[in-house]
Formats: sequence, C-alpha cells, structure tokens
Amino acid sequence: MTVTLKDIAERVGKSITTVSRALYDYDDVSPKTKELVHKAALEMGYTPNTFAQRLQKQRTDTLGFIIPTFGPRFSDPFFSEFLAGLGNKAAEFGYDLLVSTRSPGEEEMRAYREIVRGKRVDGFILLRTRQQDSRIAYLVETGFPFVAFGRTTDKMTFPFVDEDSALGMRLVVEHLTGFGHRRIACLAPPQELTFALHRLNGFHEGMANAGLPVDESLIVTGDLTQRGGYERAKILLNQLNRPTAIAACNDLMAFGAIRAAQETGLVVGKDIAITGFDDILMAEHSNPPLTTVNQPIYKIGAMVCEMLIRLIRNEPMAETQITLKPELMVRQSSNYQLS
Amino acid sequence: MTVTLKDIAERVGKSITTVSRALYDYDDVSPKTKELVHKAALEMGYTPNTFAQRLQKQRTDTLGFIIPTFGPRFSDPFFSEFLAGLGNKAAEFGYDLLVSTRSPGEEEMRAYREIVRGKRVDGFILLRTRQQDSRIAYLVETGFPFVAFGRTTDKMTFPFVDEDSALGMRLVVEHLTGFGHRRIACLAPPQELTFALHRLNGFHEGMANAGLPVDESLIVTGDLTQRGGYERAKILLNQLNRPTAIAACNDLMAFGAIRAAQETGLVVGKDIAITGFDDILMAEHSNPPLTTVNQPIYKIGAMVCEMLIRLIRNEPMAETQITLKPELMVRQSSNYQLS
DNA sequence: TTGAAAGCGCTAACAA
DNA sequence: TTGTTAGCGCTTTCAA
Repeated sequence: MTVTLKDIAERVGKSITTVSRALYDYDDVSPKTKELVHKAALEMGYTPNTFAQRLQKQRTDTLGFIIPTFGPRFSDPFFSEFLAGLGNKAAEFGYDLLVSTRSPGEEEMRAYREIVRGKRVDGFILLRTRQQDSRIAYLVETGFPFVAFGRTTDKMTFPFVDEDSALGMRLVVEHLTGFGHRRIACLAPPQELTFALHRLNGFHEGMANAGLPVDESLIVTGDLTQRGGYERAKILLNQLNRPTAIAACNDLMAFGAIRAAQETGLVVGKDIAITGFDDILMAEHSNPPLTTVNQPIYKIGAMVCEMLIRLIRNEPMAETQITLKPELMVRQSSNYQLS
Repeated sequence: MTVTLKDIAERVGKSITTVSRALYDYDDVSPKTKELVHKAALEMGYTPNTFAQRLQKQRTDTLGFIIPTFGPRFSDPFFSEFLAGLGNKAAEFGYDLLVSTRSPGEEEMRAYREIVRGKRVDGFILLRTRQQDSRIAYLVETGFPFVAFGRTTDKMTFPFVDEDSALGMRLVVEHLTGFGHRRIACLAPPQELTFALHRLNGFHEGMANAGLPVDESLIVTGDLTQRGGYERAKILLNQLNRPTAIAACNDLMAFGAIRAAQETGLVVGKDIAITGFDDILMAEHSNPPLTTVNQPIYKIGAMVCEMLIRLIRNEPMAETQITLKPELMVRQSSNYQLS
C-alpha cells in the first residue's frame, strides 16, 4: 500500500541507502541514478514516513501550541486569528502544528511535561502569559525552546513578543479624558494574567496624567468573555453615580458592556463611551463600531512562529524580546464630547 | 537526557521487553516486576517516545484537521468553536490534533496527499464541504478514514454530520413572512459550498410556502465575512425598491449587513429585519441581538471527532450520517411586525 | 559512486 | 514469567 524507500530501491535495482541519498540530492550520487530514483519516486507516489525520519533525526519539525481555555464553550476570535498567523507561517517553513486545548492548571502542566519528555515537538508557542507562569518556569528550567506572546512579572528571561499594553491603556484614557470624562470605569482581566497588570497600570497612569483620581469601585474584574463584560457592566451601570465611560481590557468584554448599556437605555457613543482592547475583526463591525487598541494578532502569531523556528535552528535573531507600540483606533463608541 | 526503556531495563536488571510489557500491564509479568518497573519509570521520569511507538504500531493516534481559509486574515469564530469541540474530545480519547490552514485548491490537495501517504494521521476531519469536493473524492478513493461536517451533492457515500440547513432557512423565511415581509433579500454563501445550495433551496421553499415570488435581484452572493456582508448589503439597500428584510446565510455576513443598514440610517429590528445563520456566541451579544439559526458548533465538533475515532478503531456506530434539526433563535434584529 | 551495517526507541512473535 | 530476535522506515557512518 504505502511506498517506502525499499520499494523504490527494488524497482531501480539500487540500495536503500543510495535511494535515500539520491532523493535528498547528496552530491555523491551520479546524476543518472538521481534521475532514475526521482522518476521512480514520483511515479510510485513516494512520500517519506515522517515518523521514521523523526525517530532517526531526533527532531520533529513540529511546533506545540496548547490553547489555554476557560470553560468549555470558549470562542475567542482572538485565538483563531493568532492560530491563522501561526499556522500559515509554520506551513511556510515546513513545520507541523500540534494543537491542543487545556485549561490552566495541573492538567495543562502534565500535557507540557509529557510532550517535552516524549520529544513530541521541537518547541512551544505560549499565549496569555501569567504573572507567575509555571509553564514558562518549567520550560526555562528544562531549557526547552519556546517563544511567548506576553511577558511575566518575575525575573525570568525568555524570548517573547508583546504589545506595550500600558501605553495602549494610557492612550485610551487620554482619549476619554480629552473628551471630558472623569468617572471612567475599567473592566479588568483576571489578575493572574500579566497583561492585566500592564493594562491596569496604564489605566492608572493615564488617570494620573490627567490629574484625575481613580475610584477603585469602578475597577472590576471580568473573565474576558462577552457574558462577563455584560454582567460586570450591568453592576457598574446600576450604581447611583454611574461612570460616563467604560474602558474594557478586551473587545469581547466591551461588546458585553455595550449590550448592558443598551439594555439600560443608554446610547453608546452618546450617553456613554465604551472602549475595548485587541481590535479583533469584529470591533470594526459592531454597533456602534468599537474604539479599541489595535494588536496585530495575526502578525504577532507569524512573528512568534518565525522566532521560535530560528531559535530551534540556532539561527541568529536581531531581537528576542520585542515590544510593539500599539495604535488607538477611534471609532463611534467613544467619539463624542461629554457635555 | 531522555529516559528510554533501555535505561529502565538497565536500572531494574530486566530486559527491554519485560519493561515494556510491565509498563502496559500485560498479565504475563509478575506483580513484583511490575511494581519495580513502575517505580523506576516514575522516578526516572519516563515518557514513551511517541514516534517510535507510532513507527512500530503503524498508527499515529493523531487526527488531521486542515482549516480551509480564504484570504490571510481569516477570523471566523465558527472555526475556534469547532476546534474547541474537536480538541477537547480528541484529548479525552488520547488523540493529538495535527492542524494546518490551507486555502482551497491544489496546495490544499497536496497537503492531504502528503499526510495520507506519509501516514501522518489516522484520519481527517473535514469542514465546509463543497458540492464537488476533491478532498472527499480523494479520501473516498483511497479508503482513508474521515468524517465531514457537511455533505456534497454528488453521489459519494461517506460519514458526516450536518444540520438541515434547508429547514433552517425555511424557518427564517416563515418567521419573516409571518411578520408581513414580502421583499426578502438573501445573502448567499459562495456557490461551491454545499450548504449554499441547501440554504438557498430552503429560502426558495420558504417563499413558495408563503405564496411569495422570489425577486432574483435580491439574492446576492457574499464571502461569509463581515466585510462581504457589509458590501453586499450596501448594494441591496441602495436600490430603489429596497427589501424589508435580509436573511444572511451566516452570522458574520449578518453583522456586516446590520452595520450597512445602520449607516443607511435604518434601525435594525424596526425599519429592517436582518437574520443570520450559525448562532455563534457573538450573535446573542450584537446590537441588536441577532435572530439566527442555531448550529451547535461546539457539539458538532465533538460529535464528528468521536465518530472519526470510532471509525478508525472499527467500533460500531449507531449512525454514520447524521442530520440535525436546527432551531430558530428569535432575537430583536427581526422581532417586529412589519407595518 | 555505491552498499552494508548499525541504530533511532519501541512492540510483538516466538522460544525458553 | 522472562528474554531473544526481528523489524517498523529511515539516516548515517564506514568501507569498498
């Protein structure tokens, strides 16, 4: 059924070794033999058995990507955009992608350990880094190659790409205060995520820059889903002294907040300003279109992937710790002067 | 560095074979030996080398999933929901997922051929089936296991899960005509996709059931993205005799249409009715919330995965061709009587 | 320019 | 109950 080197060898009357070398264009094989072998291989529909190659070569040409999910019905477009960037770049370099989903915790760590010890991939891509990240601690400790989208807050050194989230939030706050907002709420991400810290810091800095006090009761933590944003925003909006603006730390929560505001009878972009973070494709098409901070997620996926491949191949890299400057996308959800 | 069976064998003073059998609890190994081996394996941090196992066993315990993408920045939440269902179920059964992205065409077919011939996966999951689907033709021909989400229109027999899209669209049209709509536009999917046919048929049947003529100029094809929906809807809405309702064949296009309507100064759910198809998580949280046809995408991902695993393992299956009944989710985007 | 032989780490048939 | 042997398909010395 499957064609192996042996089959080709028999057909052309040469040894397996010669066939192998002919196929990979070693220069100690005569041109005639090469041609013969190539032709036979093509005709017979030969494709190398990857597992045999990997066993022999001791590398896998595979990149690991374990998506950290919270709850069963996860559906953050953020992940599909990232995966697309990753997948396309990996394919370009001839790498496979081993993808699984695991919610953060012991199960997740076991998955990493097994994959590392079984040498199932050449390296890992990490996403949604945590302030104290046991995945990173483990990989650094074992010296296993990986590149992260995001940083940690401890002293570990490793290659990453990240966006300057603090700057992003400062831009948001500057934009809002510029339109006269003083009571600005913040829908924060779960604390353990590193970008929660950066975005919250940026929020505080922005307020400080504008000479405004921060009302801590206006800072609430959500779970990065629409539902979470919706529920938190409801609570904020039911307060007596409600905020005039809500800065959500990702787009999905912002969408939830928009719905909450609308159910409360407020016109978003007129009675209340709402902003997001990420600029997923949907942000441009929501109603109203969402003011948000652009993260080139697709591009970051591709960057991280290329960095990892270079790392694995021991190729030189210009930079191993890259921080991107974010851009504020002003759209209708916040683009009005507070009266 | 890595611990192998040989290392354990040396440590416990037994043969490699015995160690192998002890680890997998063969009953021809003495309890004492088993315990010894298990303990040693644990202490030494043994993890089997998957590639060696696969080479030997001639199976891969891996499922292939090639995501068909159109254009670089693809970001359909549909895919991430499906992937989540797939991934979780695969993990449950101990299968890996080999994921890539390829846009339909020759490149895509080459990827399938190479993976099949290199025996890189035990089976494939297919998505977004085409009326004449060369992937399916190839897999059927080679007898390679796969399960599809969706059907084809030719005579090929293969296992699939699909939703009764025609019924779904009939429900939509019935709902709209019940509220007095007569001029209903349809944002159709690219023709080559099988569900384009089913949904369009359903649309026509629904209109016929209501005794209404179909104005062919109101049926336009989009590319399933928000942008596509937006552009097509713009054209529809700029007509002199504009439709009173737009039935989009997926949620993303519906979102685009909503934005187009709003830019035209129409209030969706009052001046115009817009409906979608899929019921992605976003549909509930859009503004206004979107009337749509529910497809349990996450669940379908899990179902398809389990079917494929059974197929691979030659386990009996109750049904191999499953068609699900859709449910109409009526929300504000269409829930009003046309005056 | 070619081939024989060894071995990657594992499983399984067979023998002891 | 255990070990010997062979072999999955491939790459890579080393020798011819």
